[in-house]
Amino acid sequence: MHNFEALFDYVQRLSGKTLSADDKHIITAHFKPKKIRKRQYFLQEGDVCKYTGFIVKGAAKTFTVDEKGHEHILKLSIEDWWLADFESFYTLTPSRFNIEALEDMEILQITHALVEEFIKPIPAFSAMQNVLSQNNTIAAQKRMQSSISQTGEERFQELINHYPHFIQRFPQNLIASYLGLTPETLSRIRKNSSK
Amino acid sequence: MHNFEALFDYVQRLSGKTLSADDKHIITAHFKPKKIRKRQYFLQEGDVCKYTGFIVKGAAKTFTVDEKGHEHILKLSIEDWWLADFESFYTLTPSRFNIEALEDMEILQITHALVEEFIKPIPAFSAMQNVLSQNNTIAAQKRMQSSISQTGEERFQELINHYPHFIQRFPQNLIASYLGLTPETLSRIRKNSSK
DNA sequence: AAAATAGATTGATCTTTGTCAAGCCTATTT
DNA sequence: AAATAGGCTTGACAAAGATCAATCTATTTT
Repeated sequence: MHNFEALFDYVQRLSGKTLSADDKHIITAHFKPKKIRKRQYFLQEGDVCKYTGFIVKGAAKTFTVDEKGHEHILKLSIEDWWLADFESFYTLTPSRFNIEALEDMEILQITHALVEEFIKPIPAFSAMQNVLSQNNTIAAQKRMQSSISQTGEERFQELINHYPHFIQRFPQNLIASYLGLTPETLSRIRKNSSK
Repeated sequence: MHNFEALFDYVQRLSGKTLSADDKHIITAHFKPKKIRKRQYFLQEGDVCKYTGFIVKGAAKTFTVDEKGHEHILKLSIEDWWLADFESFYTLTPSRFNIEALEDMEILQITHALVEEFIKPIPAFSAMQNVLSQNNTIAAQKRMQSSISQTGEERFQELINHYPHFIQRFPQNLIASYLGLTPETLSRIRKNSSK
């Protein structure tokens, strides 16, 4: 049995509102449980991101591959996050990103059209979307500011302080890429900062 | 007479909906016209950003100052944009940013509480907010990707291609800071890329 | 158990970008 | 007209980070 409870809890927690039994039925009827195994792709560059998925379990990376074949990780996503390239999802245009499972995953997925028609009318859900949108705006601003005004070392320190569970959960080469550094550089930063 | 027409047009264009005469009255009653002269501050670090302002005319920079006294420009804002540090505006906590007029400005400003009470209930307005939030999510994602995966030169080329009017309107040292570069580095990039 | 794979580290070297100082040009301001 | 301030460029040098290659270890896979 798939765990819709995680999604219900999440919506109620963020929105500060309660989901009625009816609301829950609507959600259960339209979100489809899906399993993604480690190394499987949720989205491939060039495809349209038709679904967004609420992550019940597992983790994924969103990344591009440049001309030299190097990966650049834009996002690392874990439980209670939404998995999607939102540009492609909203505009239904081909994505420039890949999304790949880093662990076996369980998600609850849905299309944009179904969200608009059936899910958004649920008051708790649209309230959650507003909160989420504010949180995203704030987080994006913070990350951008780090990026233009701090060194790699300072960005790494900030990550340790604010998201310590990320450091434990993901290998260092992925963290490096997320910070816009090479694995070698992050290794050296850690070596020097431990002095 | 202050130009509310710019705001009406903007809301209708983004939302795809029409504002009734009543809607327009509500807007005119709650947004306050304000003039800000070149070099004046709209927001100072440490203060709470109580207002957001729709820019009818003029331009501003949002920036931090680091320990060495160097400015880092997070945002350059012009007509038809909203002026605010949204983190501070939403959460009513002290801002880490300064916002300063780069030209004489005319804005229409309003508090968060008034937006929630009187403005959000206007259907065209809340539809506009949804579109705006999607656009912001997409723009933030694009900028972040540039930042982690491209060199200064590539980021500058992208800015020329996507926002050529920015290059014409603002001095090169501000553009450099926005790109996370020093003025000297941008000067050299331009010199080399013209070959 | 052996082989293959993924990840971390280190050294040597190269590239990109920052820092500091000086000079120049242009548009104000006085 | 002189003075000033803002902005752009250049040079010499320093620092941050990337690249390439090699090695080591731990974990999977077979």
